[in-house]
Parts: sequence; structure tokens; C-alpha cells
Amino acid sequence: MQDINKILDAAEASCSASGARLTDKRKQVLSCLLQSQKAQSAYDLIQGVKENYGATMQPTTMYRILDFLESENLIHKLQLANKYIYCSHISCDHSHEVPQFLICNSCDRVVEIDVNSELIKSLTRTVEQVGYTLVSPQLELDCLCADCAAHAA
Amino acid sequence: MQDINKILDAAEASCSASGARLTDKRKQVLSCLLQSQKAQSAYDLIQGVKENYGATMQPTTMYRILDFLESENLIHKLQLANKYIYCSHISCDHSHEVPQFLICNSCDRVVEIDVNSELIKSLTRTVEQVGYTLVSPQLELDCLCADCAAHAA
DNA sequence: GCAGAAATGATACAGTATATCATTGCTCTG
DNA sequence: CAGAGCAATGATATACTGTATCATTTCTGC
Ligand SMILES: [Zn+2]
Ligand SMILES: [Zn+2]
Ligand SMILES: [Zn+2]
Ligand SMILES: [Zn+2]
Repeated sequence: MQDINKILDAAEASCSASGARLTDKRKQVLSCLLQSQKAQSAYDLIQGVKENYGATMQPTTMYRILDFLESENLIHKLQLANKYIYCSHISCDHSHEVPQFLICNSCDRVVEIDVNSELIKSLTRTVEQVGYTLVSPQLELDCLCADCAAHAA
Repeated sequence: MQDINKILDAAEASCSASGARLTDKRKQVLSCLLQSQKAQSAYDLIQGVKENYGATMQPTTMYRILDFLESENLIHKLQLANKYIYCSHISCDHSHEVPQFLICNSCDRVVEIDVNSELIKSLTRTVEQVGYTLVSPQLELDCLCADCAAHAA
């Protein structure tokens, strides 16, 4: 994990480049996500910004901010867990590929990796065979992290 | 889609074989799911059994029944949509492989196919590389069905 | 400064899921 | 067949997740 401030700077630059503003509140939410390897729900984050910054946010505001951060590719929404996680590629140069997430179902720790392109091709082919169209090939896998697997064993 | 009564018989046999009971209520819920190609939420199903059988079920009861049906491999829960769909393999002989679901994000129509075993191997390998353990390789893909794609175009 | 747009606040509510304790009904044994 | 024990369901309350709507504040460009 790199320095959070460096990532925040990169996020700010990325927003500027797309004509968007990374406001204080948005930055607070993003910071909360960056401070943890674990996926957090919208309500976890409402609690988080309150504890860390004394800021009160209504659900509406939080969801709007999360939508914004997602549209700027700074975070990802995990459908499998109804939680959010920062994007691992905020401050790297290469363009963002289709993400694949390994989610620990015990502690919500998340690893983001790029999907193998062969795999996407294979999925797309399968989907087309039954007449469907793939909208988003984002994959989320139900996993156990090393720590939790050790405890369970 | 085969005859629903034939599938219900198969479901009943399958439950007997595992020492479980397919009670009237459980059968009503399963029937509702079998009557539609579309994924339905727990609350959709509460409405469904009311309309079709005049039976009133509380959420607690419905979730318990859904858990039961899932544990008997008669239905699947789709995390992506927070909805439930019958299993396509209730009355076929071959053992149930890892399922993969193509979910129309517009109309909730679902296609269940078996995951290519090469793909599972590839996923497992990837997961192990980062020290995680794959708990369930069930894949759910965000798609559009042929009808909805045609309308959107 | 001022108009217009973007962002946030505030209130209410819809939809999804679980906790807890009570009651009913089935099964098995004696 | 009685009655114990367990499986299934009922009932009530509540927590969690997400959206609709309208008002207010803050920023930007002129
Ligand atoms: Zn990412
Ligand atoms: Zn873990
Ligand atoms: Zn199935
Ligand atoms: Zn459709």
C-alpha cells in the first residue's frame, strides 16, 4: 500500500483532468476507503467519516458521493457484498482493465486483479452462444483470505 | 422447460433421498419459481404464493424456505440481483457442476450454464497466487437478454 | 456581484434481511 | 396410542441497504 496522500493527489489530478471536483467530503470518503484493505458498506462509511472527520453525512449524500467516485474510477462497488472498495489503480499509469475481485467472505478483505483477457474472450463467447450480451465482465469471487483460512483450519 | 409437475416430483424424490421434507409451503415457493424464467426476490415470492395459493408468508418464513431449497440444490440465490431462480438441473441425471448465471439486468431473465472446467482451473490458479482460497466459483454475469438488447438498440 | 450549475442537506420512505421467542405439527419410541 | 423431541412455521420487531423529492448552500464563469 502506497502513501495515502500520494494517492489522494493522483485522484485529485485524475478528477481535474476529467473536469470533475474532488471536494472535501468526497476526499473524506475516499480517504476512509484508502485507509482499509477491507470493503465497507455505505453505512460503514457514514460511521467512518464521522469518527475520522466529525462530518455527518446522510445516506443520500453518501450514495451520491460513492456514485461519483465510482464514475471517476476511483472506487469499485462490489455487488457480491454490497460494499465498496478503493480502486488499486488510482495512481498507476496503465489504463484500467476489467477488474476481478477476490473477496474474503469472513473479513471483507479484497484483492483486485486484472482479468485475464483470454478468460474474458471465453466468457463473451459463452454468453453469445445463448443469445445474451455481456454488459460488464467484472468478476467477483467468493474467497477466504490467508488469515481467515488459517483460523478456520 | 419441462413439465412443472415432473420437476416437482423429481424435487420431492431428491428431498426424500436426503432425508428432507418438501412440505406444502416449500412446494408452493418452488412452484412459483418454476413458473417463471425470471429471478424473483423474496418479497416477489411472498406476493406470488399469495396470488397463486392464497397463502400468507412472513419474510422470516420465506427466507427460511429459500435457504432450505438452496441447501437442497433446488434453487440458486443470485447475489448480483438479490433474487432467486430455480436450478435448471433438478430433474437431470448428471451431477450438478459449478453454475454460472447470465442475468439480464433489464428483465431479470436468467440462463444457467455450467462453467467451463478450464475456466475454473484458471480462476483457482489465479486466486492461489495471491494466497486466497476459492470458496465458491459461482459466476454471475451482468448481461442483456436478446429481447432487451433488441429493445435497447 | 450575479446568474446558473453543481454539490450537499433534510425528510421520508421503499426494499432486503435477520433476531427472537412462541406455537404447531410430524416422527419415533415405548 | 401417548408423549417426548425435533422440525417447521407463525408473529413481532428491528436492522440494513438504497431511493425519491424538494430545499439550501457553494462554486464557477461572466
Ligand atoms: Zn480498479
Ligand atoms: Zn479474511
Ligand atoms: Zn443449478
Ligand atoms: Zn431481458
